[in-house]
Amino acid sequence: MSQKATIHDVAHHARVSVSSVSRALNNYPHVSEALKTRVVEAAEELDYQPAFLAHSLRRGETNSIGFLVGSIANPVISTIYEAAAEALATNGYAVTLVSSRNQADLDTACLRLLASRQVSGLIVSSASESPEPSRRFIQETNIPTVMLDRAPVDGERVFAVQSDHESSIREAVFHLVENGHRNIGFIGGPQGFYPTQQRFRAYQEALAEARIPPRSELVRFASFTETDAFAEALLLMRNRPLPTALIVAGNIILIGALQALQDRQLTVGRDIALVACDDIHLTQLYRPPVTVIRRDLNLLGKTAARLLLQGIANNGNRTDRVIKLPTQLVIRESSDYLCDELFIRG
Amino acid sequence: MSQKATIHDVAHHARVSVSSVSRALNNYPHVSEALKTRVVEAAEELDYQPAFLAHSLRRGETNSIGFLVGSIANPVISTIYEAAAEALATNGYAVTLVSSRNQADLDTACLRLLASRQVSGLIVSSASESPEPSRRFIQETNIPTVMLDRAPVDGERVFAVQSDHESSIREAVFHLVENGHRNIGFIGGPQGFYPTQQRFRAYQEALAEARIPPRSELVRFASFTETDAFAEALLLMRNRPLPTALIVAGNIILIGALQALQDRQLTVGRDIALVACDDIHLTQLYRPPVTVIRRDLNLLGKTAARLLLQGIANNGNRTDRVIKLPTQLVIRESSDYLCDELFIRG
DNA sequence: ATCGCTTTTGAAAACGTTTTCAGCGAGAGA
DNA sequence: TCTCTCGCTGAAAACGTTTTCAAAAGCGAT
Repeated sequence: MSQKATIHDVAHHARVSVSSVSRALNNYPHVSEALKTRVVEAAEELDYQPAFLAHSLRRGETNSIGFLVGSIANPVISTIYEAAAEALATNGYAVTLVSSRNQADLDTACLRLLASRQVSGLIVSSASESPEPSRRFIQETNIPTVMLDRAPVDGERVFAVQSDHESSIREAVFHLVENGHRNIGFIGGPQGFYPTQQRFRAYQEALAEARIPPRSELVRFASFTETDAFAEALLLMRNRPLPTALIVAGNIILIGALQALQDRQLTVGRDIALVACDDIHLTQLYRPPVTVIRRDLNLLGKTAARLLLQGIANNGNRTDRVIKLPTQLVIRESSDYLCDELFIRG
Repeated sequence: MSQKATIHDVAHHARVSVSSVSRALNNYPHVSEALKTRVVEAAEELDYQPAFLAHSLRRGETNSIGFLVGSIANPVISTIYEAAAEALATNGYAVTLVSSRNQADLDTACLRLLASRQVSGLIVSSASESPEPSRRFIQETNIPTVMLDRAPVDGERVFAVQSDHESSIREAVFHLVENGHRNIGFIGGPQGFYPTQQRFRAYQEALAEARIPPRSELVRFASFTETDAFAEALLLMRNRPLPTALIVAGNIILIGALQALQDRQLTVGRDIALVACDDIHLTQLYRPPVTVIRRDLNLLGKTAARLLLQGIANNGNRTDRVIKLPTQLVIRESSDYLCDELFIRG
């Protein structure tokens, strides 16, 4: 009884053939009620669970999906993951999670691993350059894939769910300008990283519209570690002119930026206005609370899952599809004040 | 070429039998060099990758391990996960992650899912009562398992890696007492939760040693949501006497507690001393920085992985084993001052 | 009773590996 | 020369399912 019961055991116990057992349990047509109940009873009696491996081997489908992240320790990623995984689980999928540890060169290896596990679908939120080389691999294997915050190029057969970073960044810039800021700094993630590109472009365009000349001394890009973000923020603070406002494009970057500001003895909300991306606990609890560009991470995860399930369902006619989710600027004390220089100049 | 090459293709291409291919590629003894090189070349030429499902089915081993968490959005959990997963990955294991969403009743279902996937091992950090009913299931399936921050009972054949919560909580209490606090509050997680039990016991014992009578008005327990923690903290703050110091047993609880303190206009580090558990970004960046009981989450994850791999390796003679990792009280401004009442009474 | 059709069932093939078993050479010892 | 062993290889069984194929059984109409 310790050993698992197989379909043969059930067949023997119910005095029918294995094929009948399979049909009965899988609700195939043309199986008599009598036989069905007999089989079901036998199955229950033996506590029969179909062997996953055999099932998948024959069916050619693992009912599991692969999730690639740069780092699951990033609270934004983990929240998205949680939402997506829940939606996938209720549809009978298990998800195997692999982390590339923010090393772009590990991306393809991770995907290769997942592909070798014959996952039915892929959600990738790797943190590497865009367009990343791993895409060729995805393209070749032809596994239904949804990318998070990435832009599919030309005829790529992938889904994507993005966030509308641009509009809120623009809004943030205008908000700062209205409060009298003209030296608005920007610290982004890696330059090749898609969200960084979007945010930086929006930042530049908004400045141009506000007729504020761009200054390269006010812009820096950091990798995904908070120590690097700290270093870059420090460099930015050493430049002149000092920014009177700072837009920080990412929650890990925010950590480093706050460390740097504290290091330079600059008080957020008085010496410098701060706008961050993604509303995490820290931004709400920090004193003063920091203005953020918020997005619904739960919705993002659920949408990714939905898209992927659709893609798996009609595998025949796969078509690329991109969904862009809204973002929202929520203004808090960190930026909700008038810049000194307004009065100086005024 | 689009279809995957099978072992038959390789065999045909190298003009040998499939069994020889299998032996050659798996480094079996008694296979001639000539044949081996021929096979390896053919395999490379066809870009042959053994089909995972068939391999596992035959071998009876999936080379994947199941990881059960209460919520991966908890930064402590996700950090542990990341460390464990990396160690497992370098040993050729993929890990499928399932979240019980902090619902104890989902635990067993999650484990059942993982078991049905025939995982080779289990790491469980579910957030449910202890001892949880899911343990019977683990016991029955006999899958090598390591539990995080749990105490195996009697003859349970599981590994565990724990943190030494007690000693640091005691240290924290004495630290507060030395600073003149006598009304030391405590907010814990669910009462059935093992780390909560440990921490609360240590809190009580340390108070007793300091000859401070326990007051039930100073103690509250919350679930795993920050809203509940907020509510409980608020209740605590409504009681009299007001605590002059607060020990908060968990990072999610900390969120709610900070919200409550801000709500009650109490300034941390002046009106009330604060000690939290686990050193997350928030505790470092908060003003004033908050005193924490720190533990090496990376080490914890790596240790869990190591233990599990050992357990899988010598499956025959499984013996339970518990490793307790140290913790460390790091004192910061949130608690590093003398209590007013010291002077009042003095 | 026979024919044709439909429903129900079982035997066997298939999925892609690993492993067992047996066979085939060659070299060694008698 | 014959046997025995040993190294190497291939055929086939096995893992536990699902699915195909064919056969049996039921049934209404002739």
